[in-house]
Amino acid sequence: MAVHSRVEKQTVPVRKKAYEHLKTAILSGHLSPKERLTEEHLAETLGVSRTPVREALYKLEAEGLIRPLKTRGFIVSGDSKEEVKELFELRAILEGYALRIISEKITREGLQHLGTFIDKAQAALEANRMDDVFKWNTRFHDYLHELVSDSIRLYRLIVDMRKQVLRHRKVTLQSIEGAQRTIDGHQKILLALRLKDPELCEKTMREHIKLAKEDALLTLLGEHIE
Amino acid sequence: MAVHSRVEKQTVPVRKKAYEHLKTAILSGHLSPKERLTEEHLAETLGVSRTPVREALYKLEAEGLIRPLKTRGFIVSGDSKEEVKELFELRAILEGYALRIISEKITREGLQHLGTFIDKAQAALEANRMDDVFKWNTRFHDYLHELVSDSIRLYRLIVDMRKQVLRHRKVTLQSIEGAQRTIDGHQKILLALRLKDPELCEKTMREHIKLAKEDALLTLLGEHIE
DNA sequence: TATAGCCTTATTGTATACAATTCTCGTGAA
DNA sequence: TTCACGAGAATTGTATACAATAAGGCTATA
Repeated sequence: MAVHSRVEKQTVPVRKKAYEHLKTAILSGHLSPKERLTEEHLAETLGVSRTPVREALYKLEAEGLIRPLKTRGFIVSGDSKEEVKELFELRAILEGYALRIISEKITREGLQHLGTFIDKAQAALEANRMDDVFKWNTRFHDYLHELVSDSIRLYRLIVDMRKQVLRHRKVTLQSIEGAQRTIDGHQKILLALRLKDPELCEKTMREHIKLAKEDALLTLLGEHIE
Repeated sequence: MAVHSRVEKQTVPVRKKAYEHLKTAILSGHLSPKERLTEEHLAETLGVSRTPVREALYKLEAEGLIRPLKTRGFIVSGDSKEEVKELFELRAILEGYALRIISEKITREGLQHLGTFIDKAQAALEANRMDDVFKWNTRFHDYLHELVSDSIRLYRLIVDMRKQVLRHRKVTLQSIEGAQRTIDGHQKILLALRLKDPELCEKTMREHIKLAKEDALLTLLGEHIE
């Protein structure tokens, strides 16, 4: 009985909380692949009823983070080598195309913003502040994404892919070389944008993400060794 | 009907039925954009409770077929010119990439199949049997899709886009010229595959779908005129 | 007439109940 | 032992109940 309903000004639907909770649990690796999920157990853990939990589960399924078992329940989607590869490949296609679009409409100010992000990332790297490197690199991509946010579907797909990819990127960016490679890639992207060459933009972005893919696959391999 | 007792298969969840029902209602235009959807009304119409209905709604939302209203309920997503354009553009990117992959692994038999589909479509066109033209053209694409079905995500995205696009394609293929254009496009695609040129494959598919896009936009325009 | 405030209704969010289905495991027969 | 089978547990699917909230309208008052 939630009698003390004083603090809740904005009603955050329980279903949304359950969704967020499960999602971060999965993406952070706290809930590992092959783990079986049953409605009742989750509901109990979260202290809610099955109804919002199952809605959260369906949403996660739609996003591909979990998948239904043959008969009952769900499991966390595996991050097999093949799946990671595919994820990055999709990202490469979608973001490659997005950059093509962007190249046709980005303004001088937009280019400057991007340049700033790169500089900050580079500075952070030299100061060995990896968290900031990550932050500015993320900003770089986020800014690009915003530029296609009026292409709703494309935007949603990209954001979605990117979120899913995150769980394979943590480690990557912790290595100096990986970070430098990423920054260099961003430089190339910026250059392609400056040249206003759609073809080159698409190609450059694809290559950039292909590199990230290879890093992620190495990481994945590393994890499996232990 | 079911003489042979495969009776155990009838575990078709109501939620799935509701989902299919709503989806076809939307895609067929029976439920038009801007139409407001409320759980209870739908439940009553379908003769089920709100629970499966709301699950269907969430799924449709995830697919972008409906969108939540600010406060309550959903509306059918509009098919504005911009949206149609985007849908086709995404299809072009995804299927273009898919064809690139396919070109690297298609077999001689696969090529023959595709050739057959084209021939049948052409024959049907000459016999003025537009239904069959549509059928064989669809087979052509379906067969291509199957060839990437082990890239689960890509496959799902493509199938999904294609379904959504269908509601803008009905009319297009009813015109003789449109049908011939489509068949010609398929010929070009087959040629590119035979040449085993990934770059050309991607480009050809993009152009093919670009044409379909323009047809669809014309149709859309036509509808708005009346 | 205009409008603030309240009451009613419509609609959604969550919990719970119950039915249907699948799973598990122990018991008895071969 | 091994296998088949059934009883009971576990789990999901659907319906219903009830609370929370937004929308809409009615009345009284200025």
